[in-house]
Amino acid sequence: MSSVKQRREAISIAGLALHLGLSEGTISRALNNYPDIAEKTRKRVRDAADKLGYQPSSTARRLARGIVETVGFVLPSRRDHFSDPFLSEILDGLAAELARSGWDLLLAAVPDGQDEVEVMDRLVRSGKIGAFAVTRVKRSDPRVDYLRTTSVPFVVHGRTREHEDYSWLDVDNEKAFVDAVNFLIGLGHKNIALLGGDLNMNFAWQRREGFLKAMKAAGLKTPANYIADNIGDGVGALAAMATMLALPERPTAVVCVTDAVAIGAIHAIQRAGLKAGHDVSVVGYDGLPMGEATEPPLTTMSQASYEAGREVARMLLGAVGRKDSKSPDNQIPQILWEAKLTLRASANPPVSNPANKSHREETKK
Amino acid sequence: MSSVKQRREAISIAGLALHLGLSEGTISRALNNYPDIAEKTRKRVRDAADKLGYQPSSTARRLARGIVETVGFVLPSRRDHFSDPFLSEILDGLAAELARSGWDLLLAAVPDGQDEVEVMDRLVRSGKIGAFAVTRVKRSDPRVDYLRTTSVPFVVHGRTREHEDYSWLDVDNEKAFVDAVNFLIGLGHKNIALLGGDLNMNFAWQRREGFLKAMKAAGLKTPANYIADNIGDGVGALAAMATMLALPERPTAVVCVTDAVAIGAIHAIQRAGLKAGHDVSVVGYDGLPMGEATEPPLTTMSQASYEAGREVARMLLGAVGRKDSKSPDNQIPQILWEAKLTLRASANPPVSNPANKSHREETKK
DNA sequence: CACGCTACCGAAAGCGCTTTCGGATGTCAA
DNA sequence: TTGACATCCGAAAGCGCTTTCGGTAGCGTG
Repeated sequence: MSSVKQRREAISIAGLALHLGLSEGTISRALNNYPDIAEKTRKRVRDAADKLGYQPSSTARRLARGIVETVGFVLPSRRDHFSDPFLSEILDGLAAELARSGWDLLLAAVPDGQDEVEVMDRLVRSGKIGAFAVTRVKRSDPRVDYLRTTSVPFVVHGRTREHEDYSWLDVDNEKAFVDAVNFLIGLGHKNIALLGGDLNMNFAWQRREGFLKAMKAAGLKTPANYIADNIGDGVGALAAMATMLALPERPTAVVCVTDAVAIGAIHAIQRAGLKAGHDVSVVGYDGLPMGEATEPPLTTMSQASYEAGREVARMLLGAVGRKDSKSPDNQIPQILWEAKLTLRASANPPVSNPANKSHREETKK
Repeated sequence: MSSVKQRREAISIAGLALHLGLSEGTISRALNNYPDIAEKTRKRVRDAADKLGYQPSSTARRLARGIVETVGFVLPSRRDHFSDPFLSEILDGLAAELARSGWDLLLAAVPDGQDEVEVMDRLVRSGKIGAFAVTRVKRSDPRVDYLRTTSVPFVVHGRTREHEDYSWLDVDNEKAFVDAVNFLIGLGHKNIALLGGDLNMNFAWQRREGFLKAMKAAGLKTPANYIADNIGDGVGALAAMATMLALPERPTAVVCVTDAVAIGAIHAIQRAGLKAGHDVSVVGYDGLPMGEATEPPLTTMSQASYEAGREVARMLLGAVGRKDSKSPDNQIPQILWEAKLTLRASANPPVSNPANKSHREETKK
């Protein structure tokens, strides 16, 4: 399978030229499909090239052409880094799709004492990258602000609060949570709580908005203690959920900003001696594989990260193409995907809870 | 904070030279700390350089120097890709440490129809990378075999079956599982089962070996149906664990190849109407944050992925240094770290299980 | 047969750096 | 004052490609 040709020293274009009795220029044009090369010659060159395992030096090529087929990706700084389970999937998708066009993916971390923008700026100024992909954006994100001032093409996975003037691919988080809440309402729930995330992150904000919107549309009240924000992971969820369960009138359902949080919620419910999916329904968001292995299996909203990575790559490639072709084809592709509800067993119609019921009736009086 | 200087066109060394009335060569030598530049001049050059925001073109520099400060990392192909929760941590560590020396991290995916080795070979032949980092290796791994034939420095995170002749950083998986089993034995367990992983992966093999070794050393028998291999994730764990629980004499403890598997096991136990940490103790491996949020919290062996990434980067940098300095300093750094037991609540002394006990006694007769 | 075309290829000038080599100063001892 | 030596910098040749430009050979047309 792995047809790894020719070990030895990498052969250069000069070697090939010598070998074929042609000039370097001709070789180059032949390999790059210039029209002024005889078909016969082109074939001869091509054959020799891959017999000798010739692989042009991308460094030299870049220098000559003045373009770098590399997109930069700055890893979210480790500080506010509650690990993103999808990061590697997105990167995978990105890299895979970029590779199809001969592009590379350059990963950069943010050293202590520096910020993302500095890192990005150095990358573009040193000419290491020709485009940027950004993910996990905040509602107001300095990286995006920086990129706006630049001429470097970029695509954002997610979007900031203001997002008219750049290209992004996002999932309709708001709608996803509207759907999730409506689903629970359809099941008969009225006391629905939210375990929300870091409101600086736009996806968390959007999901919260969706939650509020759907509750309001259904004419349902949401007491303040039915909403917990800034839950970063399962551990945070544990505490927040425990608090809600201790409420005189506890929620019969809870929607969670992520699956990790949802899993924490399930365990909190269990610790309280209740049954998730029975006493309290739980809906997550992410579609983590592990959601299948919880007890009960987690009903959740899923999104396709790998595919998102690929799509972002395609948009990126399109953007640099548009930029090259000088055509001020003022297209700013913006794509909104929908998350889809994955039904499993953690969300069911509410059971009549004597405690709650009586309590509700009391409060109604 | 973000002192992003000068937007405009990136200034080149020629511009700087003009600006300062010096030759390009002098600028270059000044900035690269050649000893034959007057200290005064050097300062003048440096000041001007960062006032004008000069950033040398890394492409040109690479071409001139003939070296590429970039390590390649090919993402494990998506086929056998039960998502590695630590991948992004390792990448983060790698990138962070590399950045300290001005090195880059190039991520490559394996397109359909190609294999890892082809991708790697193209990367080295096109001169895009100067070293490789490899992770998640199989017992016998074509990537390592390929790299051995190359002159490209590389470091492996993990190790293959034969690992004398190259540089690696691994965790002592065998010892970790010996420790885990001994811990359980110390608690009083005798009926200990294993939920193992894909035996092609060396870490899974090593962990299994550790399990076997410790059981044997303690004079404990391990019936064949106490060992399940090829468990990839929580879902697989669910089924395997369920089977074991249905055994006439079910295990009182189970050690799991990963935390994901362990979490699956916990849920399987729960579905069977038993209590994890009581009826059946569970020990995982990884130290996933989510292990804190399970019910009961997961006792596990943890390893530091981010730090591992950094260490691999350091080893890599050392390797290229050694290679450059021509000194056949036949050092092949190989580092073995230990995983540490994180005690939580999922492993406790066995309870006297009437069913099991009677069963055991019966079999003894 | 001369002309103009087209088809094809070679020459050469970069791309933005690095690095060797040598030459121009300045310094000091004789 | 001269020569020997450092010290410091400029000149120039690459690194391995790309791309423009021009030139030659071959063709068909009048």
